[in-house]
Amino acid sequence: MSITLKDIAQKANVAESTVSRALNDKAGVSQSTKIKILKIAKKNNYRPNQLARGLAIKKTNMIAVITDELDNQGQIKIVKEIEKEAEKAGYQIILCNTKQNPEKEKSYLSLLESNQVEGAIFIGDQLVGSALLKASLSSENNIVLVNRLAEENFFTSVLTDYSHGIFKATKHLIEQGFKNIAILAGSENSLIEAEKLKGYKKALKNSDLKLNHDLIFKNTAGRKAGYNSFLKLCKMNLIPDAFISTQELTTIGLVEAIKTGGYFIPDDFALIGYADTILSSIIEPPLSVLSEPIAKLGSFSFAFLLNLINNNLAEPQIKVLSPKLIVRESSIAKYN
Amino acid sequence: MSITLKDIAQKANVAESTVSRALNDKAGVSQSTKIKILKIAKKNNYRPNQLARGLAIKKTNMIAVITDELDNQGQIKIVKEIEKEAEKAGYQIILCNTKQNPEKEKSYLSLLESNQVEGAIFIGDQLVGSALLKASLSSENNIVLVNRLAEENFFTSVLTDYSHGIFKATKHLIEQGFKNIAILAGSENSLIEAEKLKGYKKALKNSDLKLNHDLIFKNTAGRKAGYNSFLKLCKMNLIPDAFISTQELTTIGLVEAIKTGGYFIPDDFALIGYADTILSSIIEPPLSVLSEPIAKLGSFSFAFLLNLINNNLAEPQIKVLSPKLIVRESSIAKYN
DNA sequence: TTGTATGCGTTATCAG
DNA sequence: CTGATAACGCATACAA
Repeated sequence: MSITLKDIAQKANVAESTVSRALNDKAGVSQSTKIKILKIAKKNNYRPNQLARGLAIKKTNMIAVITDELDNQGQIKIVKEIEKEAEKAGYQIILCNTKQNPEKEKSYLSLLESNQVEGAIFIGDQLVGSALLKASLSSENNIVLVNRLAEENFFTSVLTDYSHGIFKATKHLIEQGFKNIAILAGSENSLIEAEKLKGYKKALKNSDLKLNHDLIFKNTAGRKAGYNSFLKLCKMNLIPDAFISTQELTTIGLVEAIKTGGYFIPDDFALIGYADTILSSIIEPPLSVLSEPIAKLGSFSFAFLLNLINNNLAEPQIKVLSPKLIVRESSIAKYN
Repeated sequence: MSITLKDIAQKANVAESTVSRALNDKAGVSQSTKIKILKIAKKNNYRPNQLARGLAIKKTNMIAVITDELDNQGQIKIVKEIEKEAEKAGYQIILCNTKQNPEKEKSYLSLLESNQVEGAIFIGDQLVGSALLKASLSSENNIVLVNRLAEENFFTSVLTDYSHGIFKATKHLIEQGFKNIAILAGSENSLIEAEKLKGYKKALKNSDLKLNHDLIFKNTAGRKAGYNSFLKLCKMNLIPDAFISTQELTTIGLVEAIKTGGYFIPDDFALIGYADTILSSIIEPPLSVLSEPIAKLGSFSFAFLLNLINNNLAEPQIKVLSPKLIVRESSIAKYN
């Protein structure tokens, strides 16, 4: 058993309350007794029991960070950023992984409801479910959403403007003179992917280009899917001159297929990928990509949550951040 | 305020203890009252306050996972694996990041000492410091180390046999007929890197090859360092025919330098890298690498910790796992 | 089967 | 400045 307040009180011949005051630097205790108490505490390596403390003052200094897939590089970076900010503010984070399972999400929600954490940040691509929605209705549940789209958004959230990101990428390709731009998007059920498609379509319309549905590939997620979609394309009549690929692994597969086919990037096919990881700079040629404002996503979300916890947020806030277009070789027209 | 046991007791006209028994599925409560209580609890969305519960039964179902750098891909994968195992056992994990700062490590240790967590897993490359050492002396502190070397190891730990890994890699290159094998290792202060060098030397000796200190590059960590070390090599008399590079980014830099110099892998220089990430399979040519047993590292460490928590471990246990050599094109001699 | 009383370790309120 | 004492929400030994 570790040492408690009571033990120290006995050793110092004072009341527990005095010890508590001394240890917490509160007024109302003479310098001499304070020193005596502090000395005893240090000598015995006293650590206040945080559970008891939390129970008494209703503060745990912990928040939950709930991701849907811990594999996701981007999400991990956001977690890291949140951890950094949280640490500054004296908060610990509990890491949760729902593995895309709504039941898990629901169970993690009880961390909030059981007062283990003071707030929760949900990161991810899933539609906001009923459990989360319901929980958010209570003003006691401090919840911030990151990159999580809801059909109607009552939540305080930090969002990436996927649509505008892809819009910028598409416009860039158009400006480079490419006319037939294909897009490889992920799961049709993903609101995020839907947003990306919107941006693509908007850019075409904005430039008076005709939308060709044959150039839109949905549900291509993963290296293999990226590879295969290129093969499919080759059998079609309309060959595109540029690609936008909305997911990293898909992009890799696509690049492999293009190279295997004996074609060159950007000479035969221009290409813009998604996510600015080391991969995109190493691949041959260096890839133009859309880069998410990861750091800001993390810092804003924690700042919001802290405000919620401290009741400094009168009503839900939404912060929208735009991805940055990083132009490297893969999207530059060689012979303009 | 959320609803408490007491509230439910009042609504049901029974004592708190009865409610507690009913909710915890304990014997000694009639079916009828139990149903009544359960119904009221559900209706009011009751969630037991875990702080109070933990305080009463001295169990938090939480463990701390302490990494030294959250950037580290390998470490994150281990965390993910631990999370998976922990979840099965009903444990939550608190994620901590010391940023290589011993002070931080010390402060996270207090999570243990203040009974917030039932145990802690330390992952990382740093030497075990005095604070950790001291904490480990108390049998109340359940501590497991992962890939963390100590000069004398009293800890229950799970270790990668770095030395043997590099030994295997070196032997493989020798068997392929390479005679002048250079090694690019990381920080001289890292015990892990020191282990790797040991394996290299041992393999040379084992094959009666002379150790050439000019072929040992220490403190080469990062892309730039990898690149530069190749440039340095080019100015030397003795040009190696093969490389072992012990860190991923360093390997990338090295590959870039080799290619920029107009040389080919493995024709001019064979190469074995470290860490089996997607990068190593994408790079041209696909890289032979040493792959760490990440999943096992995670599952063993949690299993150990659980045993410690349940007092099922009479004395410190050490599990040593060996990295796997994955042979791809980069280490195959073309003209044997 | 149920209720009462007490403890877990801390903070806070109120006297003294 | 200091000390009792209640409260936080739950679990449990003991009585009824």
